[in-house]
Amino acid sequence: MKEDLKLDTDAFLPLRDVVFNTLRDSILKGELEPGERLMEIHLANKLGVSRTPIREAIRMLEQEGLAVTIPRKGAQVAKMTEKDLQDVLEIRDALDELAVLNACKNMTPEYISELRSSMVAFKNAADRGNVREIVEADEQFHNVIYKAADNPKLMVIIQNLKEQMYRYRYEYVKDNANYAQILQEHAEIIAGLEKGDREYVREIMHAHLENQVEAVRSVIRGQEQ
Amino acid sequence: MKEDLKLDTDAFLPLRDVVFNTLRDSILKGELEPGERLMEIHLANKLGVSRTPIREAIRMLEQEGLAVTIPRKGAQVAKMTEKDLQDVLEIRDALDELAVLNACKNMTPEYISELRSSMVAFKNAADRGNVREIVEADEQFHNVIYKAADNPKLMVIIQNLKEQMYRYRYEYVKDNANYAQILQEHAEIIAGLEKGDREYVREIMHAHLENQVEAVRSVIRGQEQ
DNA sequence: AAATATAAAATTGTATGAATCGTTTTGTGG
DNA sequence: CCACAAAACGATTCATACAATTTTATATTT
Repeated sequence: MKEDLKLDTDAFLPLRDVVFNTLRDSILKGELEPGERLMEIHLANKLGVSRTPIREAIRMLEQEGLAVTIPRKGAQVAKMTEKDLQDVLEIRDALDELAVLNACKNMTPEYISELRSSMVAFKNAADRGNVREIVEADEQFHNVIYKAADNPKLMVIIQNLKEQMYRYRYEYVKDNANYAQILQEHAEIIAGLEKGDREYVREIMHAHLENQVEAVRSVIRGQEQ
Repeated sequence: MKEDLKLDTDAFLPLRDVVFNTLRDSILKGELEPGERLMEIHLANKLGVSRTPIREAIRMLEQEGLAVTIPRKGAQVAKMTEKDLQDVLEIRDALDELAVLNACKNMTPEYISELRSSMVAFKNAADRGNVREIVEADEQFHNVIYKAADNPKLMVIIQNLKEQMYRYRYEYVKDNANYAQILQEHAEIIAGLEKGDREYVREIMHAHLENQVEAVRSVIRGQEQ
């Protein structure tokens, strides 16, 4: 553990949720590295709480796939092999297809304008080279589609899958993202949604994800032990 | 809570896992009904353990979508609306398509023979009218496909989705399942997998699920509040 | 020197106590 | 009889104490 963790005490939530969010963010940002042990007393001291909310947060992380616990040995941040990542991406591909097809059915002018403004935000962030903003704008774009798909459970699952590859994705965007191409594909997706052309959006979405696959894969290949 | 819960004490696992399994089974069997409160002290007394493992099990159920907790009000068994069920089935459809397509790529004579023996088990159970065995044989058939798909994370997600509709599915099989048709479709899926005809298995699998959708939907429609 | 056995420390697992919050009930005033 | 406030209760939330187990370190033996 490199950085010292801190709690958002302002959040008016049960401590277990605050701890859960804190630990999850730390894992996603890479502050807690894959394989690193999650020791209860240690975390409890760091965060200034007792072991109880820590334990509950760990159970939640475990169920989210971000931590793995071996009985009587404790929890550690989940490691991902290249195969794991490939499996996750395969599922995301299938679910993003479902999402965009449903979004196609439910498309409205409001959603279209939301998508457009996400694209503008993306372009601005890309021009300024602000990685964090770029990632956020990309998230925002896809979240509009998920929202339009009108399937909350689907949203949750996709969100969870994204989490599992977030750390690698961040690295990928930082290093070698091709912003122009991403923008182009977003534009094509919007066009397809406007026309209601299901086959077209399906194909573009596949291609859009496929581009990420190879890049993300190269990142993880570097840090496999 | 109608029946009294009991623990499988023989399992050599942390109590939280034993409690988790026990509660999950009770929910899936319908012994714990949707909307029923999960009170810590109460469950702790019933199961003869302290509140700590109960709390951790509830956190796990929560993450699995089987329980919903409101801060400071406690947890209750998750209710499902018809829309929820439809959303789940939609996702399952997409993921079962992915699974069967992958299975198609990885098909071996061993898998084929496993599928065939699952079919035999199904037929025997159907002839005897044993609902529990029928459900198990059907599970087994599909599990072979998931195994052949060679994507553990996909398996976990599908398993979780199945859990969320298990109670309704059980009712459906008990009441008005068309065993002959299910068998027919299983046979067609096997044939398609043998030939490696991706388009064919994809369509059959969709139809296979679609048949369940309407039936399960009619079940839930009855018990919506 | 290597391996095994034993003891000590560290960590997880479980139980219980204390505090907090929400709800319901009870009591008082209008 | 109704409205409203206060107190009592119930349950969750969090902290702490104890037990069990694993790991680590040390010492002894081969």
